[in-house]
Amino acid sequence: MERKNTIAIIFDDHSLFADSFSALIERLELFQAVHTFTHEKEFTRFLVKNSPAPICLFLDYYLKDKNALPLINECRRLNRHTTVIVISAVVNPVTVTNIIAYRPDGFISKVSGFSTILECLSVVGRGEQYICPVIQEFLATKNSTNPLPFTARELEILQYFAQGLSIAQTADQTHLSKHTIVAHRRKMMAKANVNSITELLAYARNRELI
Amino acid sequence: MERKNTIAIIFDDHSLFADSFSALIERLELFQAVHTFTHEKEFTRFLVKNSPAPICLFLDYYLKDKNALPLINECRRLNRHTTVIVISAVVNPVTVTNIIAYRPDGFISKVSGFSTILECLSVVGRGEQYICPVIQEFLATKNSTNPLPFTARELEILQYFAQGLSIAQTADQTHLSKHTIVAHRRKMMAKANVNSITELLAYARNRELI
DNA sequence: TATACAATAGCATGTTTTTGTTATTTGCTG
DNA sequence: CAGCAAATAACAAAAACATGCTATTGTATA
Repeated sequence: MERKNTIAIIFDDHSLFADSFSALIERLELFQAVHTFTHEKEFTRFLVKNSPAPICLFLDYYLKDKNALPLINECRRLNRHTTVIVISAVVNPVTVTNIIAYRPDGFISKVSGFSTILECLSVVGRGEQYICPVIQEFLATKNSTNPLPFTARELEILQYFAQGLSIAQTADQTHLSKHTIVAHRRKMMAKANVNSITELLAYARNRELI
Repeated sequence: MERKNTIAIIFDDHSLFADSFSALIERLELFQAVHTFTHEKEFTRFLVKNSPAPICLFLDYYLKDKNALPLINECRRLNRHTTVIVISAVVNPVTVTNIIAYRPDGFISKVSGFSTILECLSVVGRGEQYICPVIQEFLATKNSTNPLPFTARELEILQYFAQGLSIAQTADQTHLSKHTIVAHRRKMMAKANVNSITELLAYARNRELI
């Protein structure tokens, strides 16, 4: 695998993980440079400056209780030569479905070890998608037996409600019409057979959907 | 600081963090050796074998949704020359209080960076307790000013909302007037400085009040 | 290709929640 | 005992939510 012209970027609001993982990646001597970021602003500023250089982004799913996935599109928009590897501590139906929906080049659970990183870099280096064994197994068991009641989009929007956002606030966050949010919301409420957002959240929590 | 005779042990069920943090610690060349563990059994087996050697344990607070603190006593029992540094991704009243109660030699939030580790090792090397600035600040603000945000009655009623009940349904359940429920609800919302029930529930959940 | 369904969006109507304001009773504490 | 906070309760107006209905676009699949 040749990545000497590529810049590795580690994005995690837990600086301790970012710094540590950086040490691990640096030791591999596969990348031209390794940078760590804990805040979105610094990161996008860096992207704009270094737009032509190919980058390999290691992105933690959780950023201060918000999901980091919108950053993937932002990053791909700013730099066409972007490889995205999502790292998640949490493995549950919602998280996994959300992440898969963004089609990252790599998807790794934090319970994976060093060897998984090597394997992942090797596979994505060939231009293929890599999903770590832990997630693979999860998809095989959970997904087949328990068909998810909600779609990926619905689950994504459900996250905002779980964080306490209103319809209007969610519409702002997602750049969608509030009518659309209402539509998704009512669809979920119908599926769950409930008739308020608090009931829906209780329902979702009981099924570990959020 | 002299720790060349000490063995560093990293315990985290997230192997990716353990392996990464290990790379960081190894680079410091402060310890005789660095070992990582993700399971309790292997760890205690190792402890029994290496009982006389002084160890420095970096312990992640969360192990598969359970707290790892009982391991501290186990470790101290098996090896008198144990230095314990607890690392926590979560910083909330319950977690912080629990950890402090175990009197670890060091206590570091995962949002801290590399320099914090250096500072911590320096301080605990002198035999003093180190608590990282993030936790210090948390203790200073949250703990002193906010003893407990909600009354027992409010918390009781909050449970019904968490289960998805509406104002009217909660009034029925508690045999109270719905005006009373509204009053309790608004009191809590005022205390939490939010303005909807979903926000209140998110607030309460973040503080592990429900 | 026809069908189905997800995602998007809109409107109208009735219900629930939120908020401003006020008030009584009860129990604890200085 | 006086004062204060908690628990209880009420009314009205404004804001947000729920629901019945419709419609367009895109994607996937029988």
